[in-house]
Amino acid sequence: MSSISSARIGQTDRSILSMSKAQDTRTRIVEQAATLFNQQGYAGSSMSSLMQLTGLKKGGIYNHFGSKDELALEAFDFTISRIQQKFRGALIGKRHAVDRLIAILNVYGHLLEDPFLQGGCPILNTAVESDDTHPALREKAKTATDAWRSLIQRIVEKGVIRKELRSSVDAENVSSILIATIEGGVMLSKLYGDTIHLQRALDHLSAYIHQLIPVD
Amino acid sequence: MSSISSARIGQTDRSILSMSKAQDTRTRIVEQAATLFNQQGYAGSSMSSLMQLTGLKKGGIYNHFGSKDELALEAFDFTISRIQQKFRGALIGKRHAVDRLIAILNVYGHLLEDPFLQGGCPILNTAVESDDTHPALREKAKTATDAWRSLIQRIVEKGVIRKELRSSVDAENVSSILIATIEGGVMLSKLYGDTIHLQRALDHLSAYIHQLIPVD
DNA sequence: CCCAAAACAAACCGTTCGGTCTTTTATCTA
DNA sequence: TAGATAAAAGACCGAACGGTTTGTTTTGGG
Repeated sequence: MSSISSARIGQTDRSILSMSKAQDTRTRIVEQAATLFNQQGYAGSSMSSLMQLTGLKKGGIYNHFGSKDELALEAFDFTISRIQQKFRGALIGKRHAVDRLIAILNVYGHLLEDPFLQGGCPILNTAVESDDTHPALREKAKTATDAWRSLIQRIVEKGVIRKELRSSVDAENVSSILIATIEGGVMLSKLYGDTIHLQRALDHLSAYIHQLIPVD
Repeated sequence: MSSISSARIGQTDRSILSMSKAQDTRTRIVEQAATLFNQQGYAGSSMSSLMQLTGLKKGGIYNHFGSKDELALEAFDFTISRIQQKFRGALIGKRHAVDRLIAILNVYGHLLEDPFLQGGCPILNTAVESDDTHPALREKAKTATDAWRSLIQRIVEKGVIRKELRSSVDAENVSSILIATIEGGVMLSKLYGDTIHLQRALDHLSAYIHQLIPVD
């Protein structure tokens, strides 16, 4: 059955992770809801389809969450934390601003392979769906994007100070361009089911980033 | 009331446009449905909310369309034809490949001002929502994007032949980069309610396009 | 001016929605 | 291991869903 829940009868392996059955089920719901919402959208996902996906009944789910909304917000947080984890991992050991920016591109180069992110980039999906319909989700999408922008901007600013990047480089400008191009590339590749478009976008950004290096 | 429907009683101005009352009502529904779907998404839009928007009752709408689906597809076509009209208008009189590519950027520079496109770019919105959920809509989004890509690619190819662009420039590559960056910029600007992000994306593309000019 | 045809309004269909509540079952602790 | 506690199941709710049908009003051509 599930790779997370019990293997033996009456005794689970979750004791190793020091996670109660309740917590275990709760996070399982969040994880599966996250992929569902990311694929079908918030309005397009029903609690019934989530029941089907989790194998739980209504009561089983509502025992852990007060509403669909509450679950959606928590599921989004969960997904974002996963992505931020990937960013942290990709940046380990990279010191030069150019290396760090390229590392961010590489995260998205392999993002669509992650089964958890089958539905595409959750920031893009959530932003596009919620901007005119769901203020709370929109705010979360904004916050997540702010964090991403800040990450890029800090890298650029440090790079400028360390003379790894030209002094004329504007951090905010770079962050807007990187994120816009990446997200647009994701959208195209998802639409066509072909990673070539995202790859072209990333290659273009790689060239752009290298243009930011001082001539010396 | 509506700027399109009757002005005088018992006699409408649609005779000038040689449009029957039926056609008139039908297109009015399509127009209003187009903006609704573009703002709330397909799954997020109910026929009830469309009733409210049009002032018609269920029967009034279903008299013209067989289903919500049928209406959604027609509404998408309508919106796309409007955008393509803008492209044609923007390209009139522009001969040089660079001028023509910049003209395309300018279309999106003022796109969000169009009240019909209040919900953002319909290609982006439809692509993101439908790619995992609605095959028919997805196909339409693909077709629309194909047309856009072809437009850009033809401009680039002609530009290369005329030596207005470097011979090394790859048309497909350029189209992917332009569309991805534009759409990503739209997404960011919609999310933040600030056109600055789209503006940065367009400025970046403008610089990119000028890099394609032969050094001579 | 009349009358068929077209367009509209409204009641209604079965289904699904998000959500509640009670009962049964499993889990954890003393 | 027994009792307390918590989780899951499942019946159920009113409202809203997309869609249909039926009756009434409006319209335009002969």
